[in-house]
Amino acid sequence: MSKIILHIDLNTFFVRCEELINPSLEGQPVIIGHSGRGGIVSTCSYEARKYGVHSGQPTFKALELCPNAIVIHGHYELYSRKSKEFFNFVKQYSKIIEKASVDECYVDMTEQLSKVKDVVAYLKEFQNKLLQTIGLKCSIGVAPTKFLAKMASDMKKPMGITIIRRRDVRKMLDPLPISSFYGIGKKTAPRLEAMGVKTIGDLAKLINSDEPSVKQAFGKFYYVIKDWINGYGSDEVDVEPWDPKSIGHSTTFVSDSTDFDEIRSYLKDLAKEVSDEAKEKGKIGFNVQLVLKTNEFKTINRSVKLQKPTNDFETIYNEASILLEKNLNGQEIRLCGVTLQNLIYASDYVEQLSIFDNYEDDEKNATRDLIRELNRKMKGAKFMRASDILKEKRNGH
DNA sequence: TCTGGGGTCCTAGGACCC
DNA sequence: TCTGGGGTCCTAGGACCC
Repeated sequence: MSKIILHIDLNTFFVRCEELINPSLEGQPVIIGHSGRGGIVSTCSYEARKYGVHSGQPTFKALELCPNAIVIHGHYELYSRKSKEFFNFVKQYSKIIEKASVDECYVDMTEQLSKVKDVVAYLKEFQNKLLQTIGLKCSIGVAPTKFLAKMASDMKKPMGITIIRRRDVRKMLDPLPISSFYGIGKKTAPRLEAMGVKTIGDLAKLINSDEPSVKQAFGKFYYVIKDWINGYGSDEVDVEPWDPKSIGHSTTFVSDSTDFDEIRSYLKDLAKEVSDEAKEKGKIGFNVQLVLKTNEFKTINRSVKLQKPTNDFETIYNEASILLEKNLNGQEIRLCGVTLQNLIYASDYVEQLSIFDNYEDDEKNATRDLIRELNRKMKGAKFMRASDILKEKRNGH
């Protein structure tokens, strides 16, 4: 039997939060965004959108289109608090929730909604209660898979409710432009359009033709798309709390720089932020990554694998500095960033290490085969490999 | 038009081991 | 000495999303 999956998307979430602390903003063209160098629109009210303002647009450009717009620098702590209130509200309806971002989630409501006669009326009441108690507006998509629910919630805004049944997939998806397909972005869409694929219906025809060249073009994504577009694919709502795999911070300079010391001073602050955040979350990472963006918008990533995972500020800063020294070759740099990658919980790491700590030095050779076997079993696990630990011991660490 | 900052996942090539 | 092929790990880059 098909599941009943909801995708709930908060309408202009940041703007709505601002309206709650300043009701006079309601009905006004509001822009939430950076207004510094290279500042862009993070999100904006529907009134601003009427003028052609949209997310990702440079703020100065948005103001050209809509000179009356009110620009607000985000109050991110407020958004975070309201986001929590939202998820707690949804939990009253179903415990099977997957947070997709601060302002959207998937909910498995199979059990609850299969007993309900008028699903639309039920969800209307949900929306009204959310608005009355938390002050937030949302659009809801209802479908048998997560992908369809996501597509559905996008169809009517604000306060929309859209149901996509499997038998309605062709009718409801096919007319949509290819760029609206979740996972097809601004690189892939033009390539498909050049091949004559303008709508989701065109893509469905192409995918379902089973041509080998098409299969090859999409790679691993082929079978996922084929399921999605035909109304199948994942309906598993993943309740696992979000567990970051990397923690990073970056900043755009006031003006481009080629100067090692200047860029390094930015790295110092960023490394501190990364270290603090990792410590707060109890995470340590195996890799330190330096990100540089040139004035021509070329991104340079360089990373180093550490002997031992860490969240120590000095280590992160030093490794990032070494990477900077090696890779700064006179280019004009506009942004730099530091990321700690391949994170694990500090507590997990201690346990892993203690297993191997029990080996005595003179047992090394005798246990080599065993360790190789363990290595094989640990493949995929992002812990230190036994051979690395042996190497360390041999080197007298 | 001229492009922030936070992430995730996939791919491809090289090093290395057996 | 010069060689094949399978497998894994690591790194860099790119596409995408909010």
